[in-house]
Amino acid sequence: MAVDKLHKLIGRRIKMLRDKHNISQQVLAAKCNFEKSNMSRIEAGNVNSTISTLNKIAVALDIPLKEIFDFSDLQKMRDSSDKN
Amino acid sequence: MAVDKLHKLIGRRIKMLRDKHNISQQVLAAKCNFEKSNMSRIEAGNVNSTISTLNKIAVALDIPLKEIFDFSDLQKMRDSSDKN
DNA sequence: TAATCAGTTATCACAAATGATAACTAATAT
DNA sequence: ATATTAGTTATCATTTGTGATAACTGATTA
Repeated sequence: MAVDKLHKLIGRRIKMLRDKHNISQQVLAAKCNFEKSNMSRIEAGNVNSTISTLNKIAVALDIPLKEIFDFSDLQKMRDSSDKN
Repeated sequence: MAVDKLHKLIGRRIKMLRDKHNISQQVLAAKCNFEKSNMSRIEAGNVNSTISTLNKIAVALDIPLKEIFDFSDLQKMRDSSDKN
């Protein structure tokens, strides 16, 4: 898998988890002690985040870090170039 | 949990997974296309790795990325300052 | 219409991860 | 004794993530 797609998956996963909590990027970012613009680029999959950043989000969402890497619930929005 | 401890946990987890494969840091690093010194500092928990780095390791070990964050098998080598 | 809320995007300075090299220790094998 | 293997550590240049600010769009609300 392309590393870029992985970042998008992580972003979609975070958004899904955030939506479950019914909070805005603004509020989640505040819980993480950073700005909403940073949350936006993470959810957009535009960065190769570090563990500490993702851990802040996991803590703010009160979930284990590994949950962020569970993509099984994500609707598979893939293009035709994907193999499976 | 201190972020530093998290990096140590990840390092111990990677070592455990590498040991299961019976390969050296050298060999695993080569599969990841980087040097053994980099693998050493990751396993030592001296860096706040990015997702792309950990994903290279997961791919090299042929495991899902989330496995790296499953610390349940790790023997709890904690000091007395820890709460639980 | 004006104000507020939610999210995106561009830009910047600073800190830190990455990748590489080299020197080192310790253990094992020839 | 020497060579090899495994892992650690220090250092360096380069790249990139982080955190912040500000300007923007679009939707909703007063």
